[in-house]
Amino acid sequence: MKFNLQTRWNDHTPLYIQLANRLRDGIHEGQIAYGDALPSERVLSELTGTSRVTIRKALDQLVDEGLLLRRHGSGTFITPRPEQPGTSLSGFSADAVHCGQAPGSIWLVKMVSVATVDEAAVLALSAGTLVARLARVRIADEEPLAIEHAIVPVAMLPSIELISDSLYAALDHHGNRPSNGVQKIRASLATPIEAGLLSIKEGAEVLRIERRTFLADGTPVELTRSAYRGDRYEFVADLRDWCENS
Amino acid sequence: MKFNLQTRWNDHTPLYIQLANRLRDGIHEGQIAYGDALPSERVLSELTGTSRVTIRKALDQLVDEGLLLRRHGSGTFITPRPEQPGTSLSGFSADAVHCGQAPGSIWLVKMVSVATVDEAAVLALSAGTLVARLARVRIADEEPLAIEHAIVPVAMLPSIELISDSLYAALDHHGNRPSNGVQKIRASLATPIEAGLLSIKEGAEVLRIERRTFLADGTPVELTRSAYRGDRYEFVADLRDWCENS
DNA sequence: CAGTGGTCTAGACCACGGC
DNA sequence: CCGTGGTCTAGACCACTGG
Repeated sequence: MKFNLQTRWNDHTPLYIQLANRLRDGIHEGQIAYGDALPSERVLSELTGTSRVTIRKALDQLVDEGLLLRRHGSGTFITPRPEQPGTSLSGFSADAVHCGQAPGSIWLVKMVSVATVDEAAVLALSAGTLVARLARVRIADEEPLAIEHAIVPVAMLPSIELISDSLYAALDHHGNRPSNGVQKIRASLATPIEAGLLSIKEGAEVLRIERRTFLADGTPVELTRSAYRGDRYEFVADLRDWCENS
Repeated sequence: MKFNLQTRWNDHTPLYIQLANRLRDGIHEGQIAYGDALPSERVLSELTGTSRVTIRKALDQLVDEGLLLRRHGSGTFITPRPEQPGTSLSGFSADAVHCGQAPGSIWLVKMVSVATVDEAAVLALSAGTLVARLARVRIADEEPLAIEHAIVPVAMLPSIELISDSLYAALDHHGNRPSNGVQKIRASLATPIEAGLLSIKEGAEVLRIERRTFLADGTPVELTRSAYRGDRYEFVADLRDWCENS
């Protein structure tokens, strides 16, 4: 194993975090092939001069992230297909950081205008409501990943200029963090304009997501329509507490 | 604390799982008020006659589930607002009924076979595990809507013949109803075979969903890969209780 | 069978919170 | 200051995998 597993104990970030980071980097840099087995926990423990419990905690993290896969009695393996997880309830920047990709964005539109009839209907606004209109191309790892078009009633967001990277951070700042919402997800094909912005072919597959969010009292906060590149993005939904079903 | 923390060691489910379950029940039954503090880890450890590490692992679970909240130097608290985190999920039949469409299906495959390497890896099964393989075309309103391909370890489903319409009903019948899982959703294009089965054009957009589900103790129950017609299906995710994000 | 991950223990020291 | 959670250790036994 050519992992660099040196840890610096002057820096007082926990050992298991340092180890997890170094392993993650090693995996992303391809120092171990996908599907291969990691050294056993006992070996790693010896290699790094830490206890097995600490190694386990580091591995736990990577397993949670979907990078590793444990098989009882057999070993710990790099997940065969590298995945692009996204969390069901997070905004874009958080997703990107979580995956170790450098987030970025290019502004297309940043203005105040009147909600269209369609938008007003979907968000249950009265006709003619003023909204901030925020459209961006989202970048990850220096490649376009998605087009995002958000509509927010100006009442929710007095100062449109304050939005730097994160819409939710700005909303939070005004005490208007949404508390619930609905997302609709469907498969579709890229329009010529979208294809250009996303650097994909016209007619390539895209994932369209429409998100509506609300304050706890039901006041609409946001309507975001996005188109994600089908070849680079995967929507991950965490399923807890099953309901009645099929 | 009026928790019933007795554990039975004959039943050999891990101690920390038993403890987590008992605590969760106690909380749900309201034996501790929302917002109140739990006994300290050291006290719990003494109360239950287990080590602090084990208590921590049990608490870790409940923290993950959003039931508990830790504050360094202060204590561990029941999360103030009872939450229903994550995305609620339903199987196919429930979805269809919910939309007022007549559900139906055509069996493509219904057999027992060996898990492929890929399947075994994704479900964390050991190589060569026997699985029931269930593939169907799902119909709604007399038109094909999706292709569904489910894999279930035979241990979960002794009698493959019992599956009539609903996989979950059959699992439930054996006491193996999954309690949690993950879904991955991405946009893609229909292969020629899929196009034929779904009555759409080759290269038309489809929504691919991969669902993995597990028992409460983490035992894998099901791996289902589906392809939904992009022009007829939309995945709806309910967002409750926002997390930290972008 | 030997080797793997899964669980568990009984200690230890640290960093933080609140009195 | 004491009590809290956060981290870490060294060792143990079990259950499982695979040859």
